[in-house]
Amino acid sequence: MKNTLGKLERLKSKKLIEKLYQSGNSVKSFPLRMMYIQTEHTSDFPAQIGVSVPKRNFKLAVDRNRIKRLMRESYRLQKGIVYDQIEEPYIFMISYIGTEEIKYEEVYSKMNTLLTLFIEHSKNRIN
RNA sequence: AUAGCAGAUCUAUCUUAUCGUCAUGUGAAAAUGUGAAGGAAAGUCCGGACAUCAAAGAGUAGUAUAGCGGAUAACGUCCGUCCAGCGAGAGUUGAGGACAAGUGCAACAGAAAGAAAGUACAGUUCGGCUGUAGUGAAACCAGGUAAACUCUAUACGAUGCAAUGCCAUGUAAAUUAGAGCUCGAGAGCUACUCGCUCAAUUCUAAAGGGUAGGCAGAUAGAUUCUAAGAGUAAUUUUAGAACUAGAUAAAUGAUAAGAACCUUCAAAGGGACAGAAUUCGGCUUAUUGAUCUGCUAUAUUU
RNA sequence: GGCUCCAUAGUUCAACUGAAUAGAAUAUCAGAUUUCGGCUCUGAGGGUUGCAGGUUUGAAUCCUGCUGGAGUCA
Repeated sequence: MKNTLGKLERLKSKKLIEKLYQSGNSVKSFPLRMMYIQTEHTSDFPAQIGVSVPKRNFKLAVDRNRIKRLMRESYRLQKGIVYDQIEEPYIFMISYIGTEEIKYEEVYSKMNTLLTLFIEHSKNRIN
């Protein structure tokens, strides 16, 4: 499997995002929070993902872009954790709920625990 | 040497490797080549390009600007120059037209700041008539104030890429109340008036239902660089060369190694402000570390 | 991306289109009343009028530029 994260694999549809925020579930690994829902989407990938950083906590566009890039990068390298486990299509939205910028290594490890948590949650729900 | 003034330029990086992002070329595919943030991309404060509004109709209102001359697509920008303020000087700041068109305003003080009266002294044609003093930012009958209304001159049609054109998807040509059907409801171009045009399965309101996707606009342009000329300058003419992001829940990133720079004896640490959103010319604001050019004053030495 | 508006005591608002100590309510503090507290009464303090310039004799008010906040447009 290749560690790519192209245009089709990202969550872009406004309708899907609305649906996600209305009826999705969430897992947390501070400062990250992932909303998820099992649904059909617009591509053939196992999941589509979006990232968001609130303007409330980071006023400057430079900081927001930086954090989004870090989150995308760490997801890209670790998405295999999720893809090996799920069988039906999902959509994710990962938000940054902290108020201070953190380093790449921390984002990487937090993303790891977040994705592991998600796998546990989704298995419990099925069972 | 010290202190200072003015202006210009770069923008804290570079190399290699691995894994990626967006656009685009080649290819049947696998792959692979090329390009990828700023001086302010910011604030949205001015001015244009471009697009739409059935003729960009007329008038009024409104807004902006304000010595003089020039530059420019245009400007509230820039250049030159006069005047005024500040500075010892290099320089710097200035919404810098009109109060002899009209209206208004003027706290306190003062006799008096528009309709009323008069202090002291001097002069005197003996009339508050003339001047001076005193008060005040401003005064013996006029003056001050227009970043007060206003007048003069000049400019401005309105709305903005969420403009606009096309394609696709979906529901309800349903319900209730009211108005109207050429003697016209309403709509279109706007703040107002007039004029003009369209207009009936129509218009307004209530509650309710649906869509919220794609393509074009959209990146080659008042473009950039170099040379030679015109001009005090802003700027401009000619010739040659170059192609330089185009995303849309929104690309330009992560890791590792090395080099240079700054602080420090060393270890170690550090690199500002900040992220394109149709686009261009300005202004304003934020900001690191430098480099260069011209000039002024003072002191000393030759 | 475009457009519009707001900012005055700790809080909520005044101050007419410029005139001098920027007011009121509430909150705070002190005193009176009460056995004590509350209510009530009396008094006091609290403001660089968001920031920086300009016009003016004089600015919360007029003008310009910033800062922060709010609203609106397919």
